[in-house]
Amino acid sequence: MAEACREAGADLPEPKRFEGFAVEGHAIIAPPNAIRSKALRGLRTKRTAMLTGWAMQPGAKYRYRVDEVFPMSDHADHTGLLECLQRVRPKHVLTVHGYMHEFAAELRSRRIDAWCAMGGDQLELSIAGSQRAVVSSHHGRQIRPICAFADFSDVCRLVGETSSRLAKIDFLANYLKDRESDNDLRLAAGWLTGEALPKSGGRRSLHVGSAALRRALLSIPGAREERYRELSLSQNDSARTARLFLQELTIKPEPLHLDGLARFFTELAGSNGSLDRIERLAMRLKTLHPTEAETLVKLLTGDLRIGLKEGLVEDAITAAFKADPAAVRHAHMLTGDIGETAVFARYKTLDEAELRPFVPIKCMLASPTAAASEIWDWHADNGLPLLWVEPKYDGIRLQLHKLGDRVAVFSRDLQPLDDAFPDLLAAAAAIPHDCVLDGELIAYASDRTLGFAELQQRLGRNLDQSDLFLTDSNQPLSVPLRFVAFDLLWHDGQGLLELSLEERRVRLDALELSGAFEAISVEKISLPEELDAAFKQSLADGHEGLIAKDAGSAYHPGRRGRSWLKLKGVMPTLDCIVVAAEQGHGKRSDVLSDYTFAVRDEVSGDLRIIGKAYSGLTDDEIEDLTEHFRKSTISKDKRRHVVEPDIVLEIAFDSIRASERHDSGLAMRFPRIKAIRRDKSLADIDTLQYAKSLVK
DNA sequence: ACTGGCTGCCC
DNA sequence: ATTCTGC
DNA sequence: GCAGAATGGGCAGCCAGT
Repeated sequence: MAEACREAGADLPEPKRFEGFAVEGHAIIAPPNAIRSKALRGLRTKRTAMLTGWAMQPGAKYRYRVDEVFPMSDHADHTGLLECLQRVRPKHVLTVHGYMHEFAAELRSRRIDAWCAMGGDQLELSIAGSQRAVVSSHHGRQIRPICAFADFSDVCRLVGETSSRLAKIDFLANYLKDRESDNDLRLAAGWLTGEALPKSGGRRSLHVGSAALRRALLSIPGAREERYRELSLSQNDSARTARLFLQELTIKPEPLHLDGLARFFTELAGSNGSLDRIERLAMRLKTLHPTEAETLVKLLTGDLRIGLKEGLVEDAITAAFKADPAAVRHAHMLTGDIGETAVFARYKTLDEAELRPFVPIKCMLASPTAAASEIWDWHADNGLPLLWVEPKYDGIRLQLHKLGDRVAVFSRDLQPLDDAFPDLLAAAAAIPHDCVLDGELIAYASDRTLGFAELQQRLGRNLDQSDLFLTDSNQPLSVPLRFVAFDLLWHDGQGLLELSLEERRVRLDALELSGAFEAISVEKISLPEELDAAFKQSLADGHEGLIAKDAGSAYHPGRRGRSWLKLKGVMPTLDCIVVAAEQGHGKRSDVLSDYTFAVRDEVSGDLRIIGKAYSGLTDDEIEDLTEHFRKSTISKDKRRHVVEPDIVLEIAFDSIRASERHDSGLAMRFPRIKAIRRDKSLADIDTLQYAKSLVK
């Protein structure tokens, strides 16, 4: 760039390459993402500046976290764009940002084949008599058909390429606003949240994972397994792998519209057997342009991974139809369906969304805290007078809906769990009021609480349950389950979300739950000592810890706010040695981000694997370790590098138990990396015997 | 009839 | 579940 | 403060392959 400036006549000194050390009086020019690179982070004394068109906006230097910003744009202005087009004379132009439709229309009036990349101007096709039938792909081997799914795919790409939430919302709002039919709007909005099937549609999953995808791709004529392995290994991302793999095959992409894709998903969900699914998948993949195939695979695996989830889609709907953000959130909460919400917003009928029986609402979640003092300080600092404390059970979060003699239960992620707990449903029919309860389901026998493991055996069960827990078939619920309600969200026709917890609790108590149902015990705290004591007592009672709630707060569905705080008991940490490292997935596919670690068996002297973890390290630390492990790799098998045992990690976990998973015979619950212990070596790690002593 | 890989979903 | 990251 | 991405252990069900 410096050379270009000098050629253009700017009086710049001779540039030198940056060799990793700074010379006083010099400026280092680097791309924006280099500012956090190891080389630049290492410079002790420096001032940083950002050159960007966004510098015109107030607050830009805080946004970029630099000492100063200077406005300098690499975008051309209107005249510059026209001049560029005159010189390049492109066959086709796609506009992607700013006044996309207007500029494209202006270009068409100048006889240039220009269209907004996000669609929305197809209406003019006949008017302009355009030849926008085809646009060639980068590789030229496949022709990319223009179709509604290609438009969708392009929006996903644009959204994925920016990390700016506002830009994402802008792209999405433009796209959603221009969907012509309500059905397309409904489908597109739903898929943007990463769900292939609509939430309200009953069947929720497609049973397609990496294996089914691999087999589908390999069944396409011309597919070479060796090439697939290569790509899969280097990408470690099934969607990218699919795109790159298909790019090299001779396939004939056909246009696909949104309803066609919806039909495909429905058929896939209804297919029987994995072979059938693989065949249907292969049929679809070989009639898609690789770009669209990548998007399809992302949808199939249930995650677009473009920095977009329900929250942002709500914001985009708000922007697209100039709606009230709170109204959109509220309607979405009640319908449980983002597509329906979008259609409501388009017709300005958001207020028509009603609380429907047996439509679950998202759970309110608690934020983690590190110590009782953090909870106390938060409440004191915010002047919150009512601190309530409840035990934190190790069970399954359950939302129970009862209306007349019909009962349904939903999991934390709103999955219907009726089939797993028929005895609970039967017993709930006797609750004398219509209600929606939020609570925890625990396994309970002879006055002692069983562990989560026992409870989990009933999850996913859909057949005979008689072998489980049921000791007396005449009274099926006499022993096994207990539902501990901690909130009442709806009562005899009235929604209670906006009431304070204190008011909701009064009504919960008025239900007078009995039998297998009980209201959770609450302790009202007014001194820090009481909080400490409650925490100790909760652990002594065998619970996970406690939940502290602001009794004045409303129920905020789906939010992990600070109205509810959780505090869990801590286990001692284990110092473990890393014996293997693996490539990550998605945006971590070029680093070794996943570590297998071991402890020492005192008896044999061998290292025994006890777990794996990634969570807990910063990106910078992962980068440093990646560098280290690439050098210390002893052998490599697929994604797994066996490495020299020379990095000690301090591992935290919630509990430890016997397991067949690793050769130590132990496994951890929620393992995470507390610290890299550079001060320790192989000789200092903890022993298998010590780890066993922590099993409870 | 059994097994192991795969998938989804609890924590 | 957990943790870190960018807005 | 929030939403998003990427990650762990463990269970049941399903089904293709043996």
